[in-house]
Amino acid sequence: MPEMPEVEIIRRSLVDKLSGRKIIEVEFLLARLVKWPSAAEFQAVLTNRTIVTVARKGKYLLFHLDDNQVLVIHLRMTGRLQYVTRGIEKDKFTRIIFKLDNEDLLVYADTRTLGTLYLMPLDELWRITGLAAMGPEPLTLEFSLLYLNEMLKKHHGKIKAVLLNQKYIGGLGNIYVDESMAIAGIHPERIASSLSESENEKLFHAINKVIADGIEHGGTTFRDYRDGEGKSGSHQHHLKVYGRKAEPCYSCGTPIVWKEVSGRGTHFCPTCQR
DNA sequence: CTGCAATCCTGGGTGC
DNA sequence: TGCACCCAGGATTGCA
Repeated sequence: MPEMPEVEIIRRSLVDKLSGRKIIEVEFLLARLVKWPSAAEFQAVLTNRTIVTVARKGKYLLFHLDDNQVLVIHLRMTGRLQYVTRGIEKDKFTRIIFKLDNEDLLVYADTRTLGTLYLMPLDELWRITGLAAMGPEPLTLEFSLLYLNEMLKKHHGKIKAVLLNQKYIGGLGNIYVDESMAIAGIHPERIASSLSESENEKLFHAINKVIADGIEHGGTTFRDYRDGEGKSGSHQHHLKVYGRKAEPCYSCGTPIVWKEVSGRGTHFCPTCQR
C-alpha cells in the first residue's frame, strides 16, 4: 500500500512515541507474517527489548533496538501501523500487537496479509534481499542526475518497469511513478535507454518533486493508508493522472488513459506524454 | 537482461 | 440481495 512518502510519514509519526519504550509482550493473531526467525524466536528475542529509534530505508521501516537487534517491517499493500493509547477493539485485520511498558500498544493490521516482518542483528540485515539490494532513494545525494543518466542508459525495458524496480531506485511505487512520468511528459512505455539527457533531467526533477510533495502532504490516502496516529494524507488531491482514468488532463483536456504496462495499472495522458 | 505469469491474500466496487 | 468479475498503493520466483 504505502510508498516511500507514506512510510516516511509513518516513521515520523512513531519515532518520538516509541523511542525509549520497551516492548514487554508480543501477541500474534497471525504469526505467519514473520518471515525471520521463527515466530517463537521472534517473540522471545523481542520481549524486553527497548526501542532506540525508528529509521526507514525505501519502503522498509527499521526499528533499532537495544542488544543490537533490528525489527524490520514492510507494509506491502495494506499493512498499517498504529500507536494506540487506550486499548483497542481488535478487528479482523489486527495481526500483531506489540505491548509497551507504558501500557500503550503498537498495533500491526493488514487486510491482505502480504506484509512482512523480520528480526535480526544489525550486521545481518543483508539477509533481507530487497533491503540489501536497494538502489538510491530520491532526495538523497546518491540519487543524482548522473546516476539516473547512467542507470537508464543501461536498461532496455520500459521506463515504467525500471522506475518501479527497487534495485534501481528505492522507494517509488505505482502512484509516484505514474505521477513522475506525467510531470516529466514521458510515456510509460518508452524504452528507458531511449530517453534523451534532457528527458532524464525532467524525470529526475519530477521524481524528487513528487516524493517531496507526497511527504509534505502527509502521503496519499485512497483506502487503507493512515499514519501512526491514524491520520489520512492529502496528496490524493494533488495527483495529475493516478486514479483519474477518463477524466480530462489538467494541461490539455485529453481523457487520461488507463492501461496495463509491465503488469501494473498505469495512468497517463496520451497527448502530453510522449 | 527482459518480459511474462504466477504467487502470496482479502477485500471494495461495479455490472448484471 | 446475490453473484461474478475486475481491480488494488508490493515484491519475489521461475520460466522462456
